[in-house]
Amino acid sequence: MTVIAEKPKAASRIAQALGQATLCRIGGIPVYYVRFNGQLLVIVSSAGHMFGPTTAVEGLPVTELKWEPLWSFERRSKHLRPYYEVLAKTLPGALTYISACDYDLEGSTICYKIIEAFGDLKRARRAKFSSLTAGELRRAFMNLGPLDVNNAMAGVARAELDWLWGINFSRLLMRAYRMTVGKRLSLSAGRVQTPTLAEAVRRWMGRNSYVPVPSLSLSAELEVDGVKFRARPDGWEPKTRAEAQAIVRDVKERGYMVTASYKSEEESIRPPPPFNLTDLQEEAARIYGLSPYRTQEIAEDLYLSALISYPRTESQRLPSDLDYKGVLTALARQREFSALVSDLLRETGGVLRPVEGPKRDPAHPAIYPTGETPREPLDKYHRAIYELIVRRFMAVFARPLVIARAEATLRDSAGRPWRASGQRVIRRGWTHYYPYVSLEEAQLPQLRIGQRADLVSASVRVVWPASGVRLSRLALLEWMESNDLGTKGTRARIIETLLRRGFLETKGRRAEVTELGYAVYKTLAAAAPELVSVELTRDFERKLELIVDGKLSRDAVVSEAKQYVSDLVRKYSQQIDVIGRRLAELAGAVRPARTCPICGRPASGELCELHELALKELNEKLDMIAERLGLSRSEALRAVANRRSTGVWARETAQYLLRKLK
DNA sequence: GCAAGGTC
Ligand SMILES: [Zn+2]
Repeated sequence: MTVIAEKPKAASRIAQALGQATLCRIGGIPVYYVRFNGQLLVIVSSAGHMFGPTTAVEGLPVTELKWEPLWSFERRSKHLRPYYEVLAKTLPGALTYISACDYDLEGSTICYKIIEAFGDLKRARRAKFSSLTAGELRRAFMNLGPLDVNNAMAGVARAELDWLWGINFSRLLMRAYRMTVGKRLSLSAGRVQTPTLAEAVRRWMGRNSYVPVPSLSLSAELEVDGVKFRARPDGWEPKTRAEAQAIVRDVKERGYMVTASYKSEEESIRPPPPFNLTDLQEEAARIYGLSPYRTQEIAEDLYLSALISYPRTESQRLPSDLDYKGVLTALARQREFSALVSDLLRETGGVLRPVEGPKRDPAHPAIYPTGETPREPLDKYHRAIYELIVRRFMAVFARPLVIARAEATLRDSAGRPWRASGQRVIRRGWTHYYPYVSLEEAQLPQLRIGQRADLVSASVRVVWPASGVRLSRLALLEWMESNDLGTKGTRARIIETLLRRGFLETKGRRAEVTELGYAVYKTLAAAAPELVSVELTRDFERKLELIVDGKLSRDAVVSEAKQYVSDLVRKYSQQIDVIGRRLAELAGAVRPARTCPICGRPASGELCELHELALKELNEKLDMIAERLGLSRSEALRAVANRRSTGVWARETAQYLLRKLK
């Protein structure tokens, strides 16, 4: 019997779980031999996908795809060759093949394609397990099921659909560009990257056309028994600057406010769950400013050095059979953790019950440290990520953080409510182990109803709110995750692809859409609206589900897609000069007939589409701004043009209008 | 040369 595992680490875990394993290396690749249930098992390992769709056909549309070894046509997969050779050598002639990849569609496809190439699908079985724990693995190998062909077919369909849409529309873009500009440029489109680019464009447009409407922020400083605290309007806001100034005068004249309500309570905040990859990427960005992709690379390094468990996971649960205490004791051998470990063991009395989050993963638990000590010193960021993971692991066992919160309502002479709040840490709990949280304290004395608070000062400030539109690699990653787009392993990588193509660029943590990115988005939104929307993914998912349930064949789904994509591509190939012209104009490679007087982009009305958008925002908000601040429209325009929180295009448009007024 | 999905 020959067992095929998805990756070397899994092969090793399977071998150890099933019995006394003998390790043999063929060309450096591990192969295990183990006797289990009266049979000799040979356990070999893949390293993810060994095969993928490709074509020898150039041009457009292209529907003739074949599955070939990845090492043979993909430069970055050259390292897969030794794995491939070992599979090719060890599989032929076995009596039974056991598909033992992760139990998900991709895993099923990996094994299916390997057995199809080197073994015999008719003699294949499936081991189903959702974690690499000894008990679960033994149970899976005692209860082998039939080969899950439908799952594999769904995985094959996923790959082929992605290939058909991605390759065809990438080629369409490149051809259109080449025909108009006369130069070659690597452009791309795909089910995941294109909706992500579209979201970046939406955010970019929202941020740059943003026109802030100022709010009048009132604040009163009060004092009771020598303790000063701050109160702000509770659920109301002055509508104009004049009204706000009148309220300040009024409040100052009376010199005190009267307590209408007071309550205080203790709030207990449980530790955050153990890390999955996205949570780790979020925290590494927040604390160290690392990009999601960099964090992922570092986590993979730490995994390969056996310092942490498998990082490409969505799970927020630790494995139930993990020896928590053993890991902690091992971590205590590292000097910087020893005091923390003894604190934790003392505070829990050795009863280690981890917090869990709601997210699950079909194949892997949350990320945890293995307890091994780094063999050589880690560099700065490897160290930082490792420590983050260790500390998060400790925190999940610790006691809750306890905060005392107090809240009071006070009334001014006109009976308007003002709110004051205070908070104080009573017990640090898990933040002792995971101190990357800011615990702001604010004082509020205990107040009785009817009690007076003396006024120290009162003021009004004009606040121009920021757009609140987040556009960064992390924000895009979070958007992808919340829309179920891409996987934990590919999201960060696909964002890097958008950068590499020059569709996005970064300035520090912020991301921007480039002119090329905008041009590609506009072209695709016109030529293939399906590809720009997350609905294409939802449509794929529905079809894959039907394949899994045996209600639809892979061939039917793929044939339909071939027809659809090639019809669409043929239709647009006929007007490729129009598409190419528009793409090139927007990308700034060709001069348009009419240009925007502000920026030189192609004009869609008087201005380009982007400055038109900003103009519309200005028109919608200018009257309200003028009224709030008691200004004329042109004064309001000048105010907007000079605010930092105003979006770039809105500022430019406001200045343009001011120049025209003169 | 183009996708997205595994993993070294
Ligand atoms: Zn413009």
